[in-house]
Amino acid sequence: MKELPFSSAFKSGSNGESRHFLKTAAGAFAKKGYHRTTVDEIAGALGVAKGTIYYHFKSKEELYLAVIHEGAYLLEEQMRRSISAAKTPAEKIKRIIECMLSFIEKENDLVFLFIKELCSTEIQRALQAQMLCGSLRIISGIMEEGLKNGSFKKVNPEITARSLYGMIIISALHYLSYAETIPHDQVITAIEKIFLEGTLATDYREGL
Amino acid sequence: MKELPFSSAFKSGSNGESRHFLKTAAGAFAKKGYHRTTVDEIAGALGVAKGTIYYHFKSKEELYLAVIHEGAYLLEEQMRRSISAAKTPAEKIKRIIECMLSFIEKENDLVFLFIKELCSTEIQRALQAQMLCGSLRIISGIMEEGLKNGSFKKVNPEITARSLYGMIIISALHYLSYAETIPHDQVITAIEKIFLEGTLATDYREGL
Amino acid sequence: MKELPFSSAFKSGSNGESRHFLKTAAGAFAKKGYHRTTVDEIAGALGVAKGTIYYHFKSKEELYLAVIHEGAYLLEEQMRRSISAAKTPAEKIKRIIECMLSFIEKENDLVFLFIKELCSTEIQRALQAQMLCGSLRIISGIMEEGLKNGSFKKVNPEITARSLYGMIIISALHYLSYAETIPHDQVITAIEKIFLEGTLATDYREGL
Amino acid sequence: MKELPFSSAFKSGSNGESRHFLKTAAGAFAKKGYHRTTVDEIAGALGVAKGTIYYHFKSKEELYLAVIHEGAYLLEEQMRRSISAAKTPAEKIKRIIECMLSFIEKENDLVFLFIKELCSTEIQRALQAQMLCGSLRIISGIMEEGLKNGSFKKVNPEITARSLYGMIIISALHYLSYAETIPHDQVITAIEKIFLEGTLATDYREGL
DNA sequence: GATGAATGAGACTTCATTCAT
DNA sequence: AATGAATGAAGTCTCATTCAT
Repeated sequence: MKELPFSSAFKSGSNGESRHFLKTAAGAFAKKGYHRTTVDEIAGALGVAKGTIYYHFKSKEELYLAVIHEGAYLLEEQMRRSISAAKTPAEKIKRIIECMLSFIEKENDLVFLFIKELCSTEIQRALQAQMLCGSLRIISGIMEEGLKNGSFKKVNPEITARSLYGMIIISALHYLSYAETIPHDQVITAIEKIFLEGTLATDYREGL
Repeated sequence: MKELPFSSAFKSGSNGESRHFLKTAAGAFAKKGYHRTTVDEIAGALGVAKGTIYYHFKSKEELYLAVIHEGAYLLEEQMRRSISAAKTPAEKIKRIIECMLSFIEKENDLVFLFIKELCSTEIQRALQAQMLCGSLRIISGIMEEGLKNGSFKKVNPEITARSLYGMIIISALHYLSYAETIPHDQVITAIEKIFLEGTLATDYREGL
Repeated sequence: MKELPFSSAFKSGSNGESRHFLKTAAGAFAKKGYHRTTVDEIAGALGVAKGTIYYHFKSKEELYLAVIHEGAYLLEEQMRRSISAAKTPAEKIKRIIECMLSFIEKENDLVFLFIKELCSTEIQRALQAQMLCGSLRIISGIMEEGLKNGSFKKVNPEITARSLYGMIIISALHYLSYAETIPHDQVITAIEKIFLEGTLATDYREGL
Repeated sequence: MKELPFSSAFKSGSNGESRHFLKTAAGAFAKKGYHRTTVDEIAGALGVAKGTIYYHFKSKEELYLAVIHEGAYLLEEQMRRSISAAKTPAEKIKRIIECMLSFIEKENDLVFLFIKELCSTEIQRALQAQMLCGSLRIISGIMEEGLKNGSFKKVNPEITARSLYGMIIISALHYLSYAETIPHDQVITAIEKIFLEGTLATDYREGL
């Protein structure tokens, strides 16, 4: 579980191959949910025999977990990249919002799976929570940074990180439930405004 | 549990009885998710025979929908009651936050089901979204009220409502995933601060 | 497990019905062995749907055990009946030999199953051993009776009982492996001669 | 285990090596029975890859048969050696009893497999019966020898041989089912007494 | 000679649903 | 109105066997 899943079996040399397979599996799962998705269907989508799945994963659940894992890793990676060029914490928050919205739109399959897992009692919740930790920690890291340099007012970084996460995800999902697309600009503007005005110290609020 | 005929409990005016049954069913569903919960188990929890379920509901799905419906109605009802005494929109928002946290803590079974449904593609999403509409509309109603009387700055009421919803739910769920309880005061304080400072017009911010 | 299996479900009032079902199942199992016999086949032989099997038995193994159980009970019952009219221990032994040969010939399906189980490590051996205990105890009881009244010479009743059991079963099975029938008279004569001459006290040997 | 190529170990003249492999395979089969033992497990126990098994044996069944064969040969060999020094038929019978008990205790894996096969309808019974023939023929040979020289009374040598076989095997197996060891002396004494007194001509009985 | 990834037929088991009582 | 025995479609998983390397 430490190395990337599919590694030994499915990645044909490059990592891109492995990713391709996991995304395909994610798409299959997301289309109909964990239970309604049969292993046959996944095998079909992957273009391999059913037995091959079981040669590489102990069970349907293990494959599922690998998919979720890969998704969490993907989001985290993109978040990290998106904030790399940003200077101030506020700037980073803006980038995070944009990044998450893009990710949710592009990989909505995966995101739906995340959330579903977050609420699932079937597979160990602790494990799933841990999965989101990576991206949550990036956000709370930014909050702490802002607290230190005085750009954020005194707030609990944990709760704040989750709040931002929630704002973005629930807003985005609602759009995806109704329509197919997210009105990026509107959502970004609204969330930025609320979140930054709600968290930035008075002196730092001007540019908003 | 056996004194009342099942039918009257579900359908008759005696609403308390009906609520009891639906909550029991909700608990059964929430424990293991829709698919892993068997009709046998629900019947067992309800103290009736399996056939009886099918006498009153066309299918497992119909029962499930009834449960979700009941939950949505319950939340809506409590939200309405909680804001009835509040005067200002800001006051109402505070009450909403408290109310939702309490509800999530007390009825976390139901809430988990909500969210799962929100991400489900299995049952018609439109229908589910509609279920949450009730409570979302209450929030967006408050936002509109605040916009009109000038206490809120210009924000998209829809997105804002969803954002608040997301802040609360994701924060709360995270606590329920890790621990058993939610640190109410902390969460309320944090969310109030962020959300209200982020949305209230400058003139209205003082008391925070 | 105390009441006779199939009882609640399959016996339609009389015990004969239950027995009929278990014998049918035994026949199915015996034809191809436990593993090669599919639950589908058993259901087919029984004239019920596959699900019905699983409504009454937790698993294929549980059904199998019930069959073995029934067989052990059947043999024990017939042994008891066969010796009821016999006066002397020697007479009883003769009856037992006849009874077992008849049983093996008539219910060779069941007997093959017994032996297979006796050597199986898959299902708990202790349990199976216990199954044979009933009939073994009848034999060792006769031995003890003969020891007390002096008609048998001093032998270990346990080992002696098992020896007789082994003589009969292995002899019979060998015939069933080669041919379809057992030459009753020959086998009875031979075993009686060896066993009784080998165990009877000198004074009691004449009539042989 | 890796020093020698597999092939030479199985097929070459170096018989000791071949014996080692077949015993290992026998142990694997005996632990869980033919069906529950996977080719993977056997390969693992043998320290070779699964494909290697199929390079040397056409199928799982062929390997199994080879194992059974080897076991039958082993017993026969030991029986022959054990009676080589004995003078009288009665003496030989005593040696046979001792030899079989030792073999059963030492190679109980193999013996369990024998018996299972004896009752199996899955693989051709005739073939299996034939396998046991070797050791049975040794016993019936002794009986015939004793008949000729008058030391045994008139009995059917076939049935008698099988009876002895059954006495020993069932007695021994019962001990192995309950405990781990066989009380050699007791079992030998008891079976010797019964069998020889039951079969020896009157004049030859004294020494018992 | 040896390997082990890939296969796919087939097994056991579950469970929503029906219906005679 | 309520029951629960019976059903059978469908799903997960196993494993003997193959074959390219």
